[in-house]
Amino acid sequence: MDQVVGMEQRTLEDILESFVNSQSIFKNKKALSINYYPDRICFRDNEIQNLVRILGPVLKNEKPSNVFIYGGTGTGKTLVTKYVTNQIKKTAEKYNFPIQILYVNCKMKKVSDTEYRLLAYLCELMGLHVPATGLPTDEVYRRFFNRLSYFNGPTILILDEIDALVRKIGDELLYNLTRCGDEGYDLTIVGISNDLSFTQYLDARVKSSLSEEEMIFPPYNAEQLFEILKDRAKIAFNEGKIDECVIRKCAALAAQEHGDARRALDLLRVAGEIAERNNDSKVEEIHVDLAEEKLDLDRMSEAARTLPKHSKLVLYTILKLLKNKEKVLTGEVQKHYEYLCKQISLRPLTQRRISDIISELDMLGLVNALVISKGRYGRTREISLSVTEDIQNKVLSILHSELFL
DNA sequence: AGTCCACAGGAAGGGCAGGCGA
DNA sequence: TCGCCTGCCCTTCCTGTGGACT
Repeated sequence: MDQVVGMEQRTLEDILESFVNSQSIFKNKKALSINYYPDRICFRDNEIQNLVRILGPVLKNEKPSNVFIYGGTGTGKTLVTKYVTNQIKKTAEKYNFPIQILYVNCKMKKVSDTEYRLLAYLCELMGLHVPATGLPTDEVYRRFFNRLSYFNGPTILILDEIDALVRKIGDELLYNLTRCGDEGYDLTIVGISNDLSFTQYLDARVKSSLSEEEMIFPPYNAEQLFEILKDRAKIAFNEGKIDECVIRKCAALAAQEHGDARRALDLLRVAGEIAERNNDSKVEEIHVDLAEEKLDLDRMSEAARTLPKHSKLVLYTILKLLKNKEKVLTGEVQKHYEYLCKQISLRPLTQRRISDIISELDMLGLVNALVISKGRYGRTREISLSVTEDIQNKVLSILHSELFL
């Protein structure tokens, strides 16, 4: 017995020692996170210079033009904007010039769902607590503007994913914010979006005011993504732990997804994590394949766990129906959903609501829903999946245990 | 050219919960 | 404590729509 225990202990010791002695794959994993700000931003020199030219006058106490920045996901819009505004802030601090930068990601839940919430959040950023509900919206506006004038200097407000804001709450808030420049408040708005179509919902005055200056960020091509990844990999990985061909594969996969640098970094990071977990000596191409699958699975199973009950059931219905075919229509989903509701004694939601839930699932990237017309057989959504059968099965089993057990 | 289908999606509003301020 | 206000989730009612069919 002692002998067995002794052996087990030795094995454990060996494993633990191997952690200490073997050289880790990562040197500084943070370099692969989206929150990492590199010293050098590749392939965005023009954009940086442009933005500095637009926002720079703030340091001369002149009000800069509002800017609207457009470009696909992971094209460096946020990175460049934060980089430039940080530099402006640093310079301002050097000369004791007061300036405040407010950054809001409008896609964040509980931040920009309503006019009230966003204003409350902005007040919080300026150090003023506003209750989550209870006050008339006018009062929150009053407090926000009070706080703005209380700060004795210019403010740059960055509204990231501004399209999400407009879709959720319309353009009234933007109208009020863009007007406040006319009323003596020193506020410059930088709107960032990856969707140009939302501007059609904007009031003409808001549109022209917001787009006093416009910038477009083109997607990175595979070669540029490769260079960006190579730079980051140098910081992130220990020497000899990753080959160029692996980096190239991540770049190529992300380039297929509209040149998304964020996706490329995620792939590289997760591939490294998988290699490390498997105790492999270096990151190989197979790890990238596994990383791609893991990212999809994580995204879907996270949603499967956190969605509200009816959304879970709708997603379950879709996954179930898509086991036998490639595409389903809204009507089929509705019918099967109602059948499942009966099985678990749940009062089904109306078709109108289900239609919205399908849109939400589409927006979350869990399903692909395309509005199509089938002629005299009506207009509907054609719903499909873009994940492997394996992931589909895993998510189905998570949803099954969440819903039926 | 007109009809018709099966929805999409906008608008309005109900009901409930939570929080504020007098 | 109570009236008021907002958020959230949902329903009801309605108009709009693209293209196959007649």
